[in-house]
Amino acid sequence: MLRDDPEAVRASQRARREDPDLVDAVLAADEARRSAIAAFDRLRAEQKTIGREVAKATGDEKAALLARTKQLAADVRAAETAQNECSAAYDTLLRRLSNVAEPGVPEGGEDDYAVLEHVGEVPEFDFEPRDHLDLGQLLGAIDTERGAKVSGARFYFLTGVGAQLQLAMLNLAMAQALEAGFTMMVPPVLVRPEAMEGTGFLAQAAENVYHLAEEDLYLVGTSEVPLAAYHMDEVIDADRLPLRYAGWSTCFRKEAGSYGKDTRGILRVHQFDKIEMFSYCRPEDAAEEHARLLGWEKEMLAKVEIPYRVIDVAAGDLGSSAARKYDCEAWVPTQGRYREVTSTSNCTTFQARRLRVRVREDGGVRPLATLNGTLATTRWIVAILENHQQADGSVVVPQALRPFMGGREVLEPVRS
RNA sequence: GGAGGCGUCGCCUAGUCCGGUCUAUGGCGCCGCACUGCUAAUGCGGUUUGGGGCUUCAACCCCAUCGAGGGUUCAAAUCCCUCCGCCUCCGCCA
Repeated sequence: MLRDDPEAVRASQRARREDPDLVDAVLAADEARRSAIAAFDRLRAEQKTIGREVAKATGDEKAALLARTKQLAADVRAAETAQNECSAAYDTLLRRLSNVAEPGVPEGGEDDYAVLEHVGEVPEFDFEPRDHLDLGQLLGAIDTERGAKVSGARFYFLTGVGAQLQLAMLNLAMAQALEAGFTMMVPPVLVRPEAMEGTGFLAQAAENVYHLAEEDLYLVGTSEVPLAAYHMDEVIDADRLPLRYAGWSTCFRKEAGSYGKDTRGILRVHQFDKIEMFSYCRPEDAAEEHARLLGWEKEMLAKVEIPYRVIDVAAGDLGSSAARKYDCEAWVPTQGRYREVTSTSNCTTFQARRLRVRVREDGGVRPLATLNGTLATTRWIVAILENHQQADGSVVVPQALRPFMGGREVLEPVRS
């Protein structure tokens, strides 16, 4: 891609508001790397040839060959060092390049998204709606004060029906995923640097990643990380694709740089739970798979009866690994605006190249595409509580969730 | 946490003690071809991955790759060091 069409990569860099000159630096490093490799290969071939003669020779002949090969060995060593240095330099530069944005992605930054559609009716209240935290406290569902006491700001307890509601929602999501043919996964949430790096989270997103220095392990901010690294270093037969996994995990985010933003309630927290869909497929099928992931997200949002809109995220807000990203944003009545509740990214071959996940087809081996999408998270509780509230502070449980809550239809306020 | 054993190109496996025709053995599986009413059997050939070269493509050639990374050496699957993983036993503990 880079060597075939550097101009496309430059254009993508510009659309992302990243440095287009990085492309030329990478190409130059690639050139240097290749000539260093060629030099090493030549010397090594010569050394091997002489080595075989040495093995057969005896006496004076052997001594002569050994004398001759001493210098060669030093040359080989120098060439190897040069080759390693050039390859490392190339690799470092290459890894600074973000994924190439898909054609059609809106240019610009965070506010330059395109709204694709609105779904559902925004509720009209004939009373003053309470925000999710007020509701959560009335219902005995959310306790942020004790969360702060025990763990600090942006931590919380889900209590009683709150915990029940979350489990119901996650189970509903898992049931849907299972029906759609996903394999259920409960992955590790502590991962090695390679998994974090390979999925692209040590680039711009690095400041939001918790790191355990003593063990050199990272806490994942999404099960996308372990699910992507699951097939690291593997070659997968094409007839096994697409591989679809639904991961259930707790997610950890430092939320650095968001001080003072969304401090109330559980909208933006350090720890939450999430069902994440993850697909491995052929690169040419990725755009279609992306549409399917979005479809499953919409299906799930319909089940919890939340009004939302879908946006096509602009290039500058994609993150390093996505070529395209669609977010579903739920209506939050007390904020009078839409807030992200799902996000689905087509990472094309970006993660697969770094993690060495490949597909074998027609005798050839090539990188495959990886995609991810949110199916439900703790944050959904915000939208569910606020959109389904009633004047007395009770909350109607969406039909689809009731079977997962012992048939319960309404969450009633409790005395504290 | 302690002690010991192990890691070979899909799977199994030879080779490691004692460095050099290892340019990695053999079997299974798989692919192709031949033979054959069909299938089976048999025979022949192929079958890791990454990089580079040459090419319209294919073919072909070269380099690396024996868990990973270093070191010793003219030369490392083989010797030394570090790390990773798996297994067995002991200890400790939700």
